[in-house]
Amino acid sequence: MPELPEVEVVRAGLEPAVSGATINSVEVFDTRSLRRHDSSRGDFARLLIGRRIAAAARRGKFLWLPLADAAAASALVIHLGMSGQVLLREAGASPDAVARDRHVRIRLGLDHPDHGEFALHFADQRIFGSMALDALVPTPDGAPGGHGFDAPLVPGQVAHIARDPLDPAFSDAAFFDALAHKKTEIKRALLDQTLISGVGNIYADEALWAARVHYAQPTATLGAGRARTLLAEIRLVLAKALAEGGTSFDAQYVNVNGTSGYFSHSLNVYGQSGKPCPRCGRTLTRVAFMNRSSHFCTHCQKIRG
DNA sequence: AGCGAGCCCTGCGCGC
DNA sequence: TGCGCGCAGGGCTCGC
Repeated sequence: MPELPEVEVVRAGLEPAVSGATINSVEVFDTRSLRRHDSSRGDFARLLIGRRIAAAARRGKFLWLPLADAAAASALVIHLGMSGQVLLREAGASPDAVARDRHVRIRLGLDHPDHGEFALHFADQRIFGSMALDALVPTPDGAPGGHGFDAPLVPGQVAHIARDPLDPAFSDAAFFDALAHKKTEIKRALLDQTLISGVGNIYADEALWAARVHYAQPTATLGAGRARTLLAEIRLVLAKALAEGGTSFDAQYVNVNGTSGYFSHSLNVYGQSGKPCPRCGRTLTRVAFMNRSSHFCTHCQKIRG
């Protein structure tokens, strides 16, 4: 279940391999992985073949590979969804090379001036992820569009996504202001990618536990001090996961070289219901929330006025 | 504006 | 053994 840390591991792994590489071939094995590609822009494969990748960028959970050599700025947008993987493999069109990786939906043949030819496999078991060719549009604040990309541009389908809390251009003040004025609960706000991006169900629960905030605390009554603490804990949780290479539960998440990121042994509350709270020792609770689960400690995390 | 419901999907683990 | 069901959930649309 890739969240910001896992996606960043993928971006960082892709960056040296794909920057400067030319796309020589595109094979789409399952068009459902192109759900977010607007076909009125043109055929996905035809738009990509012959283009050169300039960089590997990320904002929140969205990845994009900006393309050079074009009249209009565009990018290959990648979202991993629940189970997406980007795998770098040796060149060669043999069916075995594809079959070795399960659930390969799209395969790109790339040629790098220094490293030669290789293949990029987009594998995705549950097909919640996608690839798309999209136009780049200016960022409203004029700051770089995302991590790994200096230009003040962002793919159109990512433009509504807020900056993530590790982005130097993320505005703490604007985030706090939004919390103070919204009529919603804090976990909903954390999962709302238009307020703050990159945080999913796992790290939301972890950060809320670390900050001792109840998932249903109204954002308007959270208070400035606790909001600051929560944002700091979000950054800590994300940075810690990033340092450890991302979280994985069932090897769905695999980094660009195919090895599992693994951080789940470090989780304090997510998936730990029934076990003792690492802080107070009382039993951790799991409740249904927003069509998913919230894990928390009823003693450490109370709704406060 | 906010939120619930539903949809997109596959595979795993469970109970019977 | 094998079937059916619940569950996992990011992002989006629809309707109240």
